[in-house]
Amino acid sequence: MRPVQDRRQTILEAALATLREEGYSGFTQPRVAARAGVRQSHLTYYYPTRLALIEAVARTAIDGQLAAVDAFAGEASLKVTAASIANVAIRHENTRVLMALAQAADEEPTIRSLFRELADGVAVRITRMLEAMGLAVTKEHVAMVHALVVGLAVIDLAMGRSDGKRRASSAIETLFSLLHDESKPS
Amino acid sequence: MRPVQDRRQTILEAALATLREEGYSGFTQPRVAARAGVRQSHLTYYYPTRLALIEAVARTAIDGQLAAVDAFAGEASLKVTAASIANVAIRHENTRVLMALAQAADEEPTIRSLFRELADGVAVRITRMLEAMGLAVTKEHVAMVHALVVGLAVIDLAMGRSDGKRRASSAIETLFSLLHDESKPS
DNA sequence: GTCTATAGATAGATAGAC
DNA sequence: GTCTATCTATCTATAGAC
Repeated sequence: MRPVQDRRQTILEAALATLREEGYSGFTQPRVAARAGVRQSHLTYYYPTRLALIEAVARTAIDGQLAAVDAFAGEASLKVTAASIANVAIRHENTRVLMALAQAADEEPTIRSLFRELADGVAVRITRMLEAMGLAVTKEHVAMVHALVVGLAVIDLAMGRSDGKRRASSAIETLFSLLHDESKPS
Repeated sequence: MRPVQDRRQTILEAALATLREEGYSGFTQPRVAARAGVRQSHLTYYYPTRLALIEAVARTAIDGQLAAVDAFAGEASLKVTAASIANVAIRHENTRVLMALAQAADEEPTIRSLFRELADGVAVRITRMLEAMGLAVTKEHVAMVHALVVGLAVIDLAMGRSDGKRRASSAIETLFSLLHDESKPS
């Protein structure tokens, strides 16, 4: 007797994989169902509407994203931290999911509030991160770092440049250096 | 005898408006046709495929975006420039179009190269802008400003916060201040 | 409670009429 | 060269079988 959660979980993972690989426009019930190995008409039993499915995916994706950010918290080196963040920013599968969420948030208030959760969680973690590196923390600094990383991710996805990692890493490191110089003016 | 360009132009404007207001997922041939006042099957005469239509829209949008950036070039005040940039960043109709292009670029190589044109054009203009403000210009600085603005725009679209303009403006101004302090260390 | 057949709507593209 | 009828594929959602 297979527990119910199994199938819900299978579908959820299939949905996330679909979003990762095919983006928002490729995110359809038939494709998710095919990947999960269930019939499309079956999928709608667990997730009655497309929105319901996106909501579930959003929750999962948000948890995953916050965990990814947590993974490199506490590091004191500016250079190492910058490189770690850059690594996340240039992961296109990741960016695709987040862009889909941003778009869904623009369309659906439900997703919008989930997206705000994510942004708040990220802000908290950036704050910790800046503190760990000994940099001055203000609301503006946090917002700046957050937006910078989001922008780098989106640009890297759209341009598909080969030197994306180096570019992202050095942009972040440059910002950290500026914050460092400000914190400790010589 | 109505010139041919008229109808092409009408369709193009309708397409852009559709993208602006309904986003990438709402960008369909039937909707564009309805807005332009032509039959969907007619639209495909001028733009045989969906991709052809998106390409045309992308060209127009890129020109418009670069013109928008040009509008506030040459300003010397950090504060005024930051506010002007923020004004563009929080214009959701604008961000919707650019996000659609970014997404299309991720899917279609043709759009990708158009998107690169845009990014290059923006980089040139940011360089001029930083010079006009008397700030130090490096590749990293330019990339940083560009990514920051893109990130602010995406975040503002997704979160729909009421104080978006103030937040965006102060984030940009903070970065400019950091660049200023670095240029002229006291 | 679990799953499916099927309806109803909308998408994109083509072949052909004027 | 300009425009349209129409086909096929694909999407979401519902009503109902097991």
